[in-house]
Amino acid sequence: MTELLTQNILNHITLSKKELDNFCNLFNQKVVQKKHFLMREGEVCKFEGFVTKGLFRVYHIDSNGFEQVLYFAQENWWITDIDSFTNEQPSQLYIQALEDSEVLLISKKDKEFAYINIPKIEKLFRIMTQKTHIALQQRMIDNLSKTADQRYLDFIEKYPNLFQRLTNLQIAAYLGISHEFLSKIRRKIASK
Amino acid sequence: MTELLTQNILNHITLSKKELDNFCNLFNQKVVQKKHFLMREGEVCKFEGFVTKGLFRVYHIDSNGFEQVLYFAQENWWITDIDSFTNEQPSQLYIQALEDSEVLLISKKDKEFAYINIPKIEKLFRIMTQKTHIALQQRMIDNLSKTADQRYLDFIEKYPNLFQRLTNLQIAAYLGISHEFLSKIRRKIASK
DNA sequence: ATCATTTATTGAACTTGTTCAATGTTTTGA
DNA sequence: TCAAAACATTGAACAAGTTCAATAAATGAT
Repeated sequence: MTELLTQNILNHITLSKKELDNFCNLFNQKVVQKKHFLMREGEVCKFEGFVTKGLFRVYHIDSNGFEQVLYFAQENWWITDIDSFTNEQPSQLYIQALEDSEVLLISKKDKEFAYINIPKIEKLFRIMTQKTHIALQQRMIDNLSKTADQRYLDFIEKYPNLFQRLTNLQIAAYLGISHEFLSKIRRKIASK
Repeated sequence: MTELLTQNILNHITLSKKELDNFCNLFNQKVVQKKHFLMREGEVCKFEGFVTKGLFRVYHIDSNGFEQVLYFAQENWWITDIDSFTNEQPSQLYIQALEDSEVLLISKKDKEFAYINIPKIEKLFRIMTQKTHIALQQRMIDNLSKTADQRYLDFIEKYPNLFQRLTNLQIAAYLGISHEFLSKIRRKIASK
């Protein structure tokens, strides 16, 4: 059950079998049905999660009722609202399963326990946060400099797998455009 | 010279006087004149810096020659290209002083030395990276959901100090709009 | 103080992306 | 398997933001 997780961890740091077991034992599995929520706006995020099956979207609903996707998380991805989790304040985000999914959850208390008792876990999360930050920084630059057409093509190239599993509605919400406009972009690309 | 730095560190973690000294001694001061560069595109980022005086902009130039500002760093802010620094690959970014500035630099080797010899430094950078990630995440949501008008007003409210030190050209490059359009936004706001 | 450079403003024409409403297509669930 | 719901496409009118060119204002260097 924690095979994917251990593999993911060992990709970042080196841990003894014992440390690995101790850390993995802090996680609890949760099954989340398609369309069900792992978290909703207004709740304080009580977990950090590792997806072992399925696909989630982490999104925001703005004052006009439009949805913006912060990121998608499929198998082998970590998932949380880092702001709400870290600062223990109400989240602005929804986390919803887009497929029948399974996730391993660790609580804040257990994560802090791990920081203290397995020092390398500090390094693990330092490296992981760095990686997600680098990816977001790249996305920020792309959003500031590229047209929607180009961002769509980039998305397909960068996440061919997600592209196949997502509806155009979801992709549009990630790209920051209306799904109607995405439809027009698709037509334009197809006609070439 | 390292007063601001020690204060900044102690805001995040607790260190003994000795640990603090040892860590701070790994930094070297660099004076950077207005308009001069701390780093240019294509170079590998060899440092992580802490600004003690002045103001920098970290920006990208896209294929059409337009500049996008990833962030500004004034006194008490950290500055680096985390992607280039971490992965030791050529940067896509420029780092330029917008005022006569001073910065304390630590090399990758010395930072890694600190990770090993002062374990709490691992926590320091984990927390700092989390914070910058949270801020960037918020900016991403805002960029996806808000109009340029609103983003401009938000910027003024969030960074009143930067607002005063920056030209509209720089602010426009941060907001992701042309400076002409920013000018029109300003007129519209002023006329209310 | 003055000239050169950079920054800011403005208008007109244009491009990119949105909105709304209608229609067609696919998926889902009983 | 069939109806309902969700998703995708399209066009027309609109809004947001860009581009270009011209001018004005502020700043900097000497």
